[in-house]
Amino acid sequence: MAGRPKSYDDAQVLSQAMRTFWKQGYEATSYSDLEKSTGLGRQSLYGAFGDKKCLFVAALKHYGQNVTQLSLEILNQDGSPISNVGRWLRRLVERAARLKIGCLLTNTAIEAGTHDADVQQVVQQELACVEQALQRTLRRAVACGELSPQTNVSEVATYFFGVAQGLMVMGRMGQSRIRLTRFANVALATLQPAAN
Amino acid sequence: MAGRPKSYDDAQVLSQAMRTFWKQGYEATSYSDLEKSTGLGRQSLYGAFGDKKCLFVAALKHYGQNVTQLSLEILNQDGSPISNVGRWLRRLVERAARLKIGCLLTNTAIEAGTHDADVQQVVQQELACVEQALQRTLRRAVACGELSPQTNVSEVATYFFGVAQGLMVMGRMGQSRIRLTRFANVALATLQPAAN
DNA sequence: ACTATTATTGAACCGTCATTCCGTAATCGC
DNA sequence: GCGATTACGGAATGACGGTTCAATAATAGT
Repeated sequence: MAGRPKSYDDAQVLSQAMRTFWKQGYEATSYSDLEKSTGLGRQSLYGAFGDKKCLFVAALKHYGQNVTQLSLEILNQDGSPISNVGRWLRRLVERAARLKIGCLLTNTAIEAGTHDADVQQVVQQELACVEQALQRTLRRAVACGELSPQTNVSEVATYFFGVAQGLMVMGRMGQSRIRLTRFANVALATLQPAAN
Repeated sequence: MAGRPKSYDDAQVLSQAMRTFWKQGYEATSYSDLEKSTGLGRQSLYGAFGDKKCLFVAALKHYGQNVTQLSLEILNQDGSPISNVGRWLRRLVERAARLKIGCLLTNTAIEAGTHDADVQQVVQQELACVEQALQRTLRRAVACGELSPQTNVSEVATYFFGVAQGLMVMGRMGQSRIRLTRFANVALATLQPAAN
């Protein structure tokens, strides 16, 4: 038997909470902030998501399934694998330059540091998905001759993983789209020599 | 006329405060933490450095003049400029892998975000010094023929700036020395083609 | 209509935060 | 030694943090 129905949409609330954590960070976000951004009272927040940390990891996973998912889709597209990587990086640049708040996973990795193991594990897991997709894409590139057969795929995937992290930091610093674009261009040039 | 003498060394206290902020972040560091790590009472901390934010920017500048300074020295060494860049990056890898707490400037850039303009400006300024040193080193490399004359120096400097940020993020994530080394190696390979 | 169940609201709770007040201790010039 | 000055230690202070309690509102089943 069901009681009083919820007056909100879980996904929308989670999306707003995510955005607030994203902009302000975990520690700097209070329940008053969350009340304002979601429009819910805190008892509703507690009832639906548990305490602050639970709500945060829910927001983290929401981020993974909405924002990070787009990266995977781009990387997994059919067609030229290295142009997929290019589109992926350029999209990252575009978003980073526009939003100026970096990536929630990157920000969390830094804020949680070595302290909060639970949170850190969620972050690692989400980011690992991206790197694995990157690996598959690079492997396809080798298979279809876009990259040299001697390419160390996992090494290059790790490389682009790091490049993406650097991009997000620069984005959060509020650096110009031009600088981000330059960074991405030089990074992408790493893949070109083998294509000649 | 002088009163009671200080019972501590300013630089040492600042060094300990810096390390605490570095490990825990600004928001997550309380005065109780600072008392423990520095050994001073909070009245002494207030008397010597002002409020929390002032103490923090003092710690930031201390970081710049001690930790970041080492980067500049390596980059400015005589001899082969590109091997300077190599040594610089490998040292970053070594420290990042050993300490596992990233870079105070990077961490602060992410935590302060677009919120705290004062702090953000200090960070930008400290980091800009490194990028400028990088530019000078690369220019020397072009001058002595280690890099192609067509090299876009400022672009490549921005690139290594971003790479360093990515390295620091990965270090704070606690990723293995091997992964950091791989990242740095691929990044450094960008400079090699012109050397052949 | 009545009860059981769930959502919502607002206020209370207790701890901790940054900051400051006050009394004491240690050094100076004299 | 004495007063002026500065450093120190501990306890207050007021605000705000996350969390929970008590009361009310809204539905479903019977």
